[in-house]
Amino acid sequence: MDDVFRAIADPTRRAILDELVQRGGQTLFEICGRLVMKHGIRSSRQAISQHLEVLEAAGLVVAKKEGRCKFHWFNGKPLKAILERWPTDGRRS
Amino acid sequence: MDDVFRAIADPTRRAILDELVQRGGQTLFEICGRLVMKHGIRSSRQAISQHLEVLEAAGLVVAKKEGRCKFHWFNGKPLKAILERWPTDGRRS
DNA sequence: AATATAGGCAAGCAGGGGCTTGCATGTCAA
DNA sequence: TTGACATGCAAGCCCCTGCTTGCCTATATT
Repeated sequence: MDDVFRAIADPTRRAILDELVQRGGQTLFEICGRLVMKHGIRSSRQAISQHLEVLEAAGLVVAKKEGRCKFHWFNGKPLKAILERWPTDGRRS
Repeated sequence: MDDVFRAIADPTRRAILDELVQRGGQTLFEICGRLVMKHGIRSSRQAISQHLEVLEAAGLVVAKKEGRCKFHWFNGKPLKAILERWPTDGRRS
């Protein structure tokens, strides 16, 4: 639970989630490429790999390995608990 | 927007939000007391004050000063954008 | 077999964030 | 007015985190 909040605290990781929402099943190099193209993020492959580890640990990304490739998908379930924790309307309690 | 994610990344700040949702209009010392009582958080007054600054900057807390006292309320509006950014059902795109 | 591709592991660095400490400001009460 | 109370401001410390660098493993390709 704490991992989820920490995971989405980083702007690069949020961009990764955006990418995976738009197109699931991407590999590490594909993600790196799209982050450069569409978000101007020029971090190294290892940096993105570490971000994916964090996202996987939080359950926000699920991965499947096939041969030498690893494909990643977005998973929004862990976000549900966050949405239900605090009221999002304008009330001030 | 980035401030909102950063604000809710800290567990102490999330506890403060929980407290203010449960009871609005609390002062700094009241919040400190309740954090100790109900969450076991023994941070100093200044630490909590700095947390409140972050929450205010993110728009998650609104404050009103009256005399020497400052009262705080929770405001959930900034959270709406987060909820709408990513899908929260089980789909994997 | 040799090379290239996709990814993993680990150490090290630098910056930021949370916390503390100490002092200053402003307001209310006696 | 004097003192107590509620808060603000600023400097410093320490740890965590994001990033890089370098090397290693494993799977395809030719």
